[in-house]
Amino acid sequence: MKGITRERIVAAALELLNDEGMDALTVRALASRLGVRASALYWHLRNKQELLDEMSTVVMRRVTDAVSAIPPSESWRDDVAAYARVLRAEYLRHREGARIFSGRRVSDPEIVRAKESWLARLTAAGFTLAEADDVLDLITAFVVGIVIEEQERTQSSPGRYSLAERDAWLGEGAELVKAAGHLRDQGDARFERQLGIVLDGLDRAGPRSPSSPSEVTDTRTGTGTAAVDLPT
Amino acid sequence: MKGITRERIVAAALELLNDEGMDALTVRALASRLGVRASALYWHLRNKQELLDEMSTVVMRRVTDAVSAIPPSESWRDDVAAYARVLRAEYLRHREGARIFSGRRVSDPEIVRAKESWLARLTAAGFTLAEADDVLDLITAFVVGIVIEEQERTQSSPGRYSLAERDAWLGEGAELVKAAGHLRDQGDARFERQLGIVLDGLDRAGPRSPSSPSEVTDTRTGTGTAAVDLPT
DNA sequence: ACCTGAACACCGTTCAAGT
DNA sequence: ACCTGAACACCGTTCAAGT
Repeated sequence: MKGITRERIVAAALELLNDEGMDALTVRALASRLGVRASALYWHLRNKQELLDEMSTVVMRRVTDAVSAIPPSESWRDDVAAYARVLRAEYLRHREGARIFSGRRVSDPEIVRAKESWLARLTAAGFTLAEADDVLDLITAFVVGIVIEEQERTQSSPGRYSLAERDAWLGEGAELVKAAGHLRDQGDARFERQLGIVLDGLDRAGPRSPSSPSEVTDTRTGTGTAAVDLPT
Repeated sequence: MKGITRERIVAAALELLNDEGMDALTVRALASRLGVRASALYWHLRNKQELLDEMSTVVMRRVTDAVSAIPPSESWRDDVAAYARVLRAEYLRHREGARIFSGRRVSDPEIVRAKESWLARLTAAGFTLAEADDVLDLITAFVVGIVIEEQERTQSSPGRYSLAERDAWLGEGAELVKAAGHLRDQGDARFERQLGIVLDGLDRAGPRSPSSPSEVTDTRTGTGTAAVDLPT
């Protein structure tokens, strides 16, 4: 009936985070949820930091797995959009997910190695390697930033204020701020629209001949873009 | 000689954060730094959460002040770029600044009201109000995401590994990932390049006639863009 | 191998008491 | 008005001891 294992501990920790929030995620509360004493967890984990690292790793592994399942299309734009949606969805699954799980060093090389096929896709689409790296980095940054903002609005603990309350709180003037607040949409629609803008920017910076791989040589690296060996 | 005030407490807390990191930012350590007992702080602050909120407010107020000092240019692109640089610079001032201080509810309406002049600038440049809101939101998200990543690499506590160590850690294969790691630049240059990409995207989504304000009416809101009254 | 029980140093917070 | 001293419940972590 017991069988406390690392995986079960981490899974329970992610549940506890969602149920009670980060402040309530204590070693003792976690142990109690697992029907065990706090000290028992220290046989499986070195300390609480290792638990948090493992939680991050699990979340990022889920991103990697979901992203690997995306079939390559003929459009890098669609592929990158799919990656962005998966990353957002996984962050959204966890309370404060973007803030907590972004920008953490991953302990599992397999997760970083998953970038390989994406770099291959993008270089095949005509990006230089340096550009392809920028694409992934920039999209990741965008998703992290927008989901942090999103989760502040939708998952913050206390009272969500209405637009009317906010208008009153803003006081006199600031009419554009108030009007913008009323125009503002949320959720998927807002995300898709802003994602489109970022992709437009990448499009412009990207492959010279959009549909077919170019022979252009990157002046910074001297690396041929279409001729790279793909280890896939 | 004493004179413990809210402002001094918050300033000392920001110092302590930079000196020792978030985990070491305890009420007791903060009190000790101020030459006072922990319980003394509770006369000035309701609880630790209020301290953290005040710290966020101070950081965001500095952003607002620095951003207000930016003279409007004839180019919305330059103005927005200047905002992005200021936001990044303020986050970079504080250890884990982007993670800690982004996506927090601001307690001071004056800070939110500072958005007014930016919305005015952007609508005057030909953006609809909804678009202008997107511009600021998207740029903010981008900066938050990229600085979180940046601070993980440059300010994380333990051993920074070299490229060679990372290559070994990655194991066999993943040649593109390794090559990209070696091509990767850091700091201002990387930021400016990626910022340019985002601005390109906003450019494309933006004003129909780039240099002069257009008469275009937003189909979503019916708000005339160039004819908005600017309370400034 | 896996967990308990007890202990340690430390934490945020409260509150009566001092000045 | 502003701070101290003492206390409370709780925290992460260690470790001898149990099975």
